[in-house]
Amino acid sequence: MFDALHQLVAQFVTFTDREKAILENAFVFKQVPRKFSLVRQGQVANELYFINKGMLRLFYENEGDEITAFIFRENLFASSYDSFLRQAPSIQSLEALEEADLLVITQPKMNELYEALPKFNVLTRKIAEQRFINAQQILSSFLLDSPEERYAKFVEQNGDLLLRVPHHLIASYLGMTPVSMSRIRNRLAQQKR
Amino acid sequence: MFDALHQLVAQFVTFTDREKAILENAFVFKQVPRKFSLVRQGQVANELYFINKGMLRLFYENEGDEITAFIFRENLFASSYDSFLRQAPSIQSLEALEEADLLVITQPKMNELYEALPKFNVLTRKIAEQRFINAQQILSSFLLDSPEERYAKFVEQNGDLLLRVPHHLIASYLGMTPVSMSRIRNRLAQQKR
DNA sequence: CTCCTCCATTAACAATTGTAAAGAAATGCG
DNA sequence: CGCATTTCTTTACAATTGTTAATGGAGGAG
Repeated sequence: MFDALHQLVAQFVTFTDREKAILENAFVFKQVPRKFSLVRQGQVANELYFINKGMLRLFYENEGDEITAFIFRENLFASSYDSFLRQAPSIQSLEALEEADLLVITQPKMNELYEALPKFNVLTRKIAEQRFINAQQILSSFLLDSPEERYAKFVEQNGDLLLRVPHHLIASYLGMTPVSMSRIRNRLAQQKR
Repeated sequence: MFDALHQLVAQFVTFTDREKAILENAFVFKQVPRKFSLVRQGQVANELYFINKGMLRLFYENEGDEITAFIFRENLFASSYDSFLRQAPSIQSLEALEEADLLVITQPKMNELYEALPKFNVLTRKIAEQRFINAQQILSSFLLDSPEERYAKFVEQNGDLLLRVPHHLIASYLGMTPVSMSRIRNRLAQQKR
């Protein structure tokens, strides 16, 4: 149950067996069904999730329609991260795209870990840095690439999601409408012929 | 010379006078003229800068033209952050927009600080988290706002930059051409009348 | 102070995207 | 299993943006 978590952690810090046990004890297992809401816009996120199975979708609710901020897959930490970090009301919602197996840790438990395991600071720093690098890569794609290039890159890196996730969720993630994305798909398919 | 730095640091961690001295010793003062290049695309960034005076511009070089990634102002840590973190060749360049007074710290000195001051991990974690929150706010503006709204928000938050920085640098930062930004400015000015 | 480069705006046209609507296909749920 | 909802594509039109080019003005270098 904790294998994937330990594997991810090991990329950044080395824990002894006793430290690993402390880490495991801070988490609670939780299985949630499709469409289950983990964080609602306006609430403060006080849980962080490690995804063992399934996918979560982070999204903005804007005048009735929903705009995807990020899609979290297996072996990632997910949350409305800025709300969790600042303990301020979330501007995003978090929901299960599929039935998901999660390891849940609360904010108080995190603070206990900072006390018990000094190295935990290093771990969360590395995770924050990775999230930053990731956010910046997406941002650079908005500055440097055309919508067509942005879609093409997405397919390269996350092509499998096209089969697992409704297209209009991906379209809003790429900053375009489903109609426009469909046109782009059409254009690219014709180029291949 | 270190007042502003200590003030920023104090927001996140409390250092004793001796710890402050260790921190100060890790930095070197450097004054650079306008247009001075601190990091060039392709190089590995091994310095981090705290800006005492002046402004720095982080930008992509894309097929001849330059696209602004960020504009750093006084009292901020600046760098090609992802290159500095990963110690990989930078995909961005960093340059002085105005004559600037900088406090410079190198990657090796940072590692010394991690050893000498355990709390330094907390500090850099907080900084990484802030940068992430910041990057995400900008990203959300690309997903949620029209170019016009994005410009309006920029004026609200950084209006003074319109007087200090050439407009075409701001336009590329907002993901539009100078021509389009000029049209938006025209439209908004007429609405006010 | 003067020259020259850089900069902001405007205009006209092409290309792309958004919007609204409709139909076909696929999927979820009782 | 079958109905209802969701999803994807296509079409036509309006709106916005990008591109190219020209103008007038501002600001820096010598």
